[in-house]
Amino acid sequence: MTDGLSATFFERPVLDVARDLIGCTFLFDGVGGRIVETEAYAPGDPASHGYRGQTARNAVMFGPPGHLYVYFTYGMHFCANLVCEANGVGAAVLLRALEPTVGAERMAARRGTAAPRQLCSGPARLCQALGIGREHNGLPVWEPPITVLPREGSDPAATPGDAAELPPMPPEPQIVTTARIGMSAGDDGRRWRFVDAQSAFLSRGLRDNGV
DNA sequence: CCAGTGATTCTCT
DNA sequence: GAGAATCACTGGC
Repeated sequence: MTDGLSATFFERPVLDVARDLIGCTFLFDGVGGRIVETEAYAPGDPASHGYRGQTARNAVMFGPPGHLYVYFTYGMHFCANLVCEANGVGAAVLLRALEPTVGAERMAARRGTAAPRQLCSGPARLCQALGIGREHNGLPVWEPPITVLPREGSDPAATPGDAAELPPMPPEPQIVTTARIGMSAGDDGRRWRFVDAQSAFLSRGLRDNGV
C-alpha cells in the first residue's frame, strides 16, 4: 500500500494541518482527488462544534488525531472533517473541496451530474460524491476505505500510462487564506479557510485575502 | 433571494 | 421532558 499520512501529521496545531493538507490527495474507497480547500476549527473557537465542550455528536473531535469526524446538518447534508491535535483536544479540519482525480464516474452517479465542478466543490457535495455518511464517523484515515496521500507523491493511479508526459498539475499549491464560509455571526477576523488559489474547483471564489 | 429537512442542543418547567 | 432555535449547506427561484 502507498504511504499515506499518519497520526503524527494530524497531531499538530490545527491551522498548520489545514494549510498542509492543501495539495494532498484524499481518497475514499478509491474515489477522490486533490484537496484544494479546507477550514480549521480550533480549540476555543466560537464557531467550532467543540466550543461548548464534548457531546455525543462531537465526541470524535475530542478523540485521537487522524480520525474522520462526520456530522449531519440541515436535515440532509453530511460534512467530513479530519481530527487534529492531541487526544482530548477538540479540533478538526473541514474538507471543503477536492479537485476530482480518481473515480469521477462514480462521483457523477452519486451526485446526479457529471459537471466536474459540481462533484466535490463544497463540503456536502464532497461527502455525497465520495459516499461518506454517518456510518463512517470515527474511522482512522490510514486504514481502508480511506487514504490520504502527501503532497509530493501525488496519486499514481490518477495518471495511468506514460509518466514521461508533463504533469498537468502545478507542483506546489499557491495557498491563500480567507474568512471561513457560512459563519452566522461575525468570525472575529479569523482567516482560517485555506485554498489553492490556482484551483478551478473551489466551493466559492476568493474574496478577501492577504495576511 | 429563500425553502427544505431533521438531528442536536438550549432553555425553560 | 417538552418546545424552540440553530445549523461549518445546496439547489432552485
